[in-house]
Amino acid sequence: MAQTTDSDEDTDLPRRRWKQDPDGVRSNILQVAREIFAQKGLSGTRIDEIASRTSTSKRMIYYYFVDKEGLYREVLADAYRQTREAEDALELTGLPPEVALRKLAEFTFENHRRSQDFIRLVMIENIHEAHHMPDSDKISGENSSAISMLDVIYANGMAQGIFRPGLTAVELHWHISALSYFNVSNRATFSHIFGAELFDEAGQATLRQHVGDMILRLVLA
Amino acid sequence: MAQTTDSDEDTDLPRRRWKQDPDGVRSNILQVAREIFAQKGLSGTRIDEIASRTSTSKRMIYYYFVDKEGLYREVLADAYRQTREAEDALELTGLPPEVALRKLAEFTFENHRRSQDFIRLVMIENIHEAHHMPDSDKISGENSSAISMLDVIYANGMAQGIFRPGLTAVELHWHISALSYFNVSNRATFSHIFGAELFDEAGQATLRQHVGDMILRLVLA
DNA sequence: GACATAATTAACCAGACCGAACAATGTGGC
DNA sequence: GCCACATTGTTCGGTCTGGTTAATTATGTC
Repeated sequence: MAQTTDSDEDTDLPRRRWKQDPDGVRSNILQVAREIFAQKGLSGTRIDEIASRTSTSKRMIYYYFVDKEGLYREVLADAYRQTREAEDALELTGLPPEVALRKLAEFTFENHRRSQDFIRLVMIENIHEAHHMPDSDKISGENSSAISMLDVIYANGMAQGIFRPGLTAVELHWHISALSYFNVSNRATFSHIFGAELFDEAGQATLRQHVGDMILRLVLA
Repeated sequence: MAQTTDSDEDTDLPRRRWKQDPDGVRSNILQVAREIFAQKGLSGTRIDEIASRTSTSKRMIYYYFVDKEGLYREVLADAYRQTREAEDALELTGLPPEVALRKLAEFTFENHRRSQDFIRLVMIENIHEAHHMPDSDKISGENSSAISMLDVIYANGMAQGIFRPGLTAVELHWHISALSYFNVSNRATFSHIFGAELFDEAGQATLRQHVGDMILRLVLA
């Protein structure tokens, strides 16, 4: 209505022109949302803030992700996917079991350090009692490469008689994860209480080595 | 207006009578708030919900705690205080260092298990980058009994030549905390991915023993 | 080049929520 | 009996916020 003839640049609705880029828009939203969710949590995040930091609009968020929770779910699933890929990349075949085990432990430690956002998302998800986790068949522990690697390493060590019996791959993974995770998740409160020394480069190197020591000494016969 | 003479029980303002109990009201609020903050986080918590679950009113919350953040701060400080008290109660004097160390580690593990709300508050506070922590002089690591106990134990073990050199009390505390904390903090996501076996009584007993093993084997010469 | 459909923009809404403002009144120490 | 403090109840404003409605433009296809 109106906007009949002549120039179309003055009053209303000249409406910008744009190029279509569904995948781009989608992943742009996902990436921004991930940062903000990791920073502020599910309830702490404002959809408007995500929107304003994307190169698209709020409406697009709802267009692609239905609602806030839907967006959060996809962010979480995406983060797990990427982390798993990083773990899959580790190559340990051929190494003697005690070397492989230490390497796996220290790799995990470093990998967690690099993945602050992921850790924060997991923290948040635990606050929510894991209600938004991806379908467990997608991320089941059985087909995790971390577990299968540990399985092989432990079996080898047992075969060589250098490891003690009675442990499981999941238990080992639990311990490695605990130490690597805590280092990131509790940095803020821990350094507030005990000082930041353990978190500078030297301190981290020490901790990383201890983590390797602990896991190794736990399994050695 | 109105309400002149006669009976004072029908329309408005007969106003209940009550006993004064500032401390009671205050701690009632604190306790309810703690549960809800632990459950839903800082931004997830509704002041109105806290109010409705107390035996007092929303007005009183503002009366005693100024605002939401003030309440949250006090809840957090209170939780730390209680946890520290529980740690202080542990008695280890006279035990040989390797026994004392294991006992301390396994005690911490159990103690964390019992303090789910506290752990959740710490998780939440880490999400907020420790912005609401009590003044560090109040909870400084130096005057923590956990640290001083570890100091003594480690010194004894060194003197007896059964511990290896190069470790510190804070590092040991870090490891013990990491393992004990993760067990509670990440239960939801971990059991979602790897199953809940490690979290039944038998699984927990195993883990607890492993935690003792790990710490002990880490320091043994 | 018309048409259906997907992608995108822009403006809007209704409810939730924090915190404040009133307005009284009871309680307990001195 | 006085006065500061504790307590209750209610109402309200204003803003924040998740989600919606409606109009508009791009694109692939026949």
